[in-house]
Amino acid sequence: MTETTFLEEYDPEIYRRPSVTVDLVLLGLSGNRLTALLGQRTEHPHAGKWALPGGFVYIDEALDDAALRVLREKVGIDHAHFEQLYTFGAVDRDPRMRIITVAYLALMTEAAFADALAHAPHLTPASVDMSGVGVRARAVTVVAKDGERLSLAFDHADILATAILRLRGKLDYSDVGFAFLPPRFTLRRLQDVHEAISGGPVNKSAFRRRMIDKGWIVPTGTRETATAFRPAELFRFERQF
Amino acid sequence: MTETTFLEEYDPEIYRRPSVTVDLVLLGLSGNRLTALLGQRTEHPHAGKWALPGGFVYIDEALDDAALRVLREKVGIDHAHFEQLYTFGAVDRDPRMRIITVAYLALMTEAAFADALAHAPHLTPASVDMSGVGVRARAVTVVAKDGERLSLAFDHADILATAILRLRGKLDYSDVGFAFLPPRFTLRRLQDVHEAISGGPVNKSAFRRRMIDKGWIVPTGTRETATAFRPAELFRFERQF
DNA sequence: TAAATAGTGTCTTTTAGACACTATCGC
DNA sequence: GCGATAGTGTCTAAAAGACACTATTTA
Repeated sequence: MTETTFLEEYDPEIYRRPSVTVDLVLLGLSGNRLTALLGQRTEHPHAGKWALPGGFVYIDEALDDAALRVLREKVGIDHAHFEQLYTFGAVDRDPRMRIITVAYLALMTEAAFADALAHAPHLTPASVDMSGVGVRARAVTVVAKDGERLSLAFDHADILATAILRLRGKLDYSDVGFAFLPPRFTLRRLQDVHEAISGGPVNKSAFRRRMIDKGWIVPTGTRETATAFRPAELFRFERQF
Repeated sequence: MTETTFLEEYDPEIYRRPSVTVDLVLLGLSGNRLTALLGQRTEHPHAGKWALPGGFVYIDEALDDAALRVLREKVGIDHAHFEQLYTFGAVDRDPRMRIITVAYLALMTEAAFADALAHAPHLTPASVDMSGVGVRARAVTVVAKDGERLSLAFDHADILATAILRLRGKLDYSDVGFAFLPPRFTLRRLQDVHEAISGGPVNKSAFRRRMIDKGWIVPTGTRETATAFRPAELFRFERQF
């Protein structure tokens, strides 16, 4: 910030200030579907609609710390792949007052997902249908386990669509895909992740080649146990930059 | 935002609120170098250091609108490729008070760049050296016309590095490259843009193939004028999704 | 041994890099 | 015609899709 006058810079009261919140897009893989955790609103506005977990940013708290605190306090887990997503600041996005929200992606392993459901029973998993999400179009449909289509509060449908697009965009050149998996995983499961996020089938042999050629995954020499048929080899992710 | 108590939601005074600003990363191509527009601070803190233009977000103003207003009021131009970049919210990023800033990319054509310099004489162009910017490392060096290395205020070096990385990441699959060019441009000039952003040389024939195969550029049938040697054909950008 | 999935081999297509070559313009 | 840049052709290498094939395990 520069070129502001002395007054602007030093008198905090000269401008009314907006509230700032963080909202979490909690995503995990449930079965083979990309699934978000949502809470149902009990109060106006948007009572009955479904919303992303969120909370206010304290005055002495960094944005990332606020998001982590919300994850701990309102979701009951302390580990997830964390990434700032986008900041939503339309004037009327909340009818009560001016609230600017910084949305975060929080990607969970299946274990973290289960922990969240256990510790935060008010959160409901809802599978995300992204067939309507294109480069421009951003129609997300959120469906509960019983098949009911859930209606999202505020601008949370926008936020969710932004999250899906971000995820898709980063899938090929970053390590976000591994955020959904435990330390050891099969190649088939990794392919499930990619198919869930991209929304379409993935060529098996080309996929395996690509993953191995990237040098990101290392065979562990161990195999799955308790499978009905031939057990697959377990790999682990190894960062290398 | 959900799962907040009634009080949290309805009493705006229960939390002290941070100030929210927008900062603009104004980038253009000057010669063949990626160049940012910066203002020198005259007051504490960071007096003498260089900073991105910015300003407070009004209580009844959307984030995007605030960024556009700052562009008009403090840069003196009304058109640029606009894109929200990232939100910076470390507690101590400004020593005076808690300020969260939403950074915006503002990419200018050469004409807009010249307009900005004419209308906002306090802004200084500084070429951005990104040789230190890798996937992880984010060392940006900013050099004035006279070769002097400029020191950046606040966390603006972080913001600038984030901008460069974003630009690089989007260069291949989006249309950001065209934001630096006038409506009609030569392929060589488009290649200059890509080389400036990627920081390295680009293969000519492969580049031309790629650009034409993408279907984004259309030959206009007209050519450059007043060139010293063979004039190149002028192309125009045509969005197609 | 049958069922089912893990994992491989190979052909084709596409895309990109290297680099020399031709074309065209101002002077 | 010379200098200099515009623009093309072609060879090669790397990456991705298609798809059939083999391998291995459980029940």
